[in-house]
Amino acid sequence: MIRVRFAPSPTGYLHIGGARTALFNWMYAKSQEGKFILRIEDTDMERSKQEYVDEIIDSLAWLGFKYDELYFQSKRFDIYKEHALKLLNEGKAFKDGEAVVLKIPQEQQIKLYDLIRGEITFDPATIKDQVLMKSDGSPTYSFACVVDDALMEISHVIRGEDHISNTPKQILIYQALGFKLPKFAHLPLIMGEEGGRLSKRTGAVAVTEYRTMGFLPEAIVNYLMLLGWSPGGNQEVIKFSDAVKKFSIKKVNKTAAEFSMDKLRWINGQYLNAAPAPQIADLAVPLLKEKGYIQENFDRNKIENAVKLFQSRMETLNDFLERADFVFTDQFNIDAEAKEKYLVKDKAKDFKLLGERFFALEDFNVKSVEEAFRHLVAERGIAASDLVHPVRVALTGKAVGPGLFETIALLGKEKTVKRLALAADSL
RNA sequence: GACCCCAUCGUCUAGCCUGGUUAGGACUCGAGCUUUUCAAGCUCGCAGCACGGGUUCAAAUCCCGUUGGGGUCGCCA
Repeated sequence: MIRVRFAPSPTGYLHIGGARTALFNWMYAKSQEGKFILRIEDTDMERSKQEYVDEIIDSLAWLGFKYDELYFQSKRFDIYKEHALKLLNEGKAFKDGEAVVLKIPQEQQIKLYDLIRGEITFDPATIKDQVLMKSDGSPTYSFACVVDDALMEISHVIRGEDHISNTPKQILIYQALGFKLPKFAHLPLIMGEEGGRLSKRTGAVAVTEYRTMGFLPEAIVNYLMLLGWSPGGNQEVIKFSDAVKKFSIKKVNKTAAEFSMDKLRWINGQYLNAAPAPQIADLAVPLLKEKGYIQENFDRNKIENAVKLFQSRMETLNDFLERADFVFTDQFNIDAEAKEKYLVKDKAKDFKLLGERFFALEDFNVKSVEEAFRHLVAERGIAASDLVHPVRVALTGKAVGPGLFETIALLGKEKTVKRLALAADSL
């Protein structure tokens, strides 16, 4: 039975790197029909916080990773103590004050067989004696980790490359305890956009931040799996279930990958563009409410229509909120440059005439609106584009957006006429 | 500093294991088509095997070294 685990420490939010580690564990478990275990490594009572535990669990759930078992190291101190005592009794560890320390055997080289990197050898002379239990009675990271991985029968330890140097120490603990070694796989790290460490300076790190920025979990998962792994066949946008079928630890790269917000946005845009409008509307509703754009008795149909118009124009849900603001509020943002360029004095008369024509329409739809509009510009002897752009700015505050007639139909007669009148008066 | 890991377009990658490819795809960028704008979509383009030695008829691919990048050296995890 394949059993993998994700073992975060609740001393901070779940970040992108952690999410990727969790993802590869999750994918491996799914591909092998194994179990995915979540172990909260909260042995540091000072720094561990319940809010982080909640946040990590929420983020994992949002990403779609479902754990089969959940453990908290803080509830297992007796177990660690018991094993430390055993090593003490066997003379494999010694006491240093209240602390329990493992003696490092110097007889032979320590060999790590990494599923991704192959064999790695360490000289025991470069490893210091390892504290197993601290003087305050709590276990150290490596000790708790080994005891738990062994007792929880973890078959594959899949974690970040930053743990490679910890592994020989942990192998020694396994051996001292007489436990069977799991298989190890060390994932390449994710670097920030400037090449350095992933940090807030180079972009958002917490998974929750991406959620609030309007990214879809499917897109994040899709992007993250592409960092250090490829499904082959030149596939980039790939269904999770298909990726799982192709997933293999041995095909994971050894090279650290730079995080690219551009590509994440592109993938998110692909998902947003491909999803059915009602589904995106579902995601947008809470955001629109939060913005105060809609109330409880909102017009669901209108939202879906707006989504349809903006779907190909958004890479995140926040793009939608910003670009479609004029649909939901009269206090929409106005592009100063566009205003200056298109809202010029001599358009006032056209705006008034257009408003009158629209007002007179019985059926206010894309087709009737376009007809009325084209009749007017023909009568006035001007090019359609001479009025299209000013009208768009008058109605939406922006020089760019969906087709004008679709936009007008979505806005509705009342708002369109009102905004045209307002714009005419302001000139 | 010591130990460890890594090295294909600016970025993510396929190819490397089992040497023989016009080194393929994607993001970004540029051009065009389409078009009332912006997107989307489609077409085209720019751009890469870090360097030096080997081995071999032949090296992105195998070996060694250099350089560069990264990680770890806590009674943090």
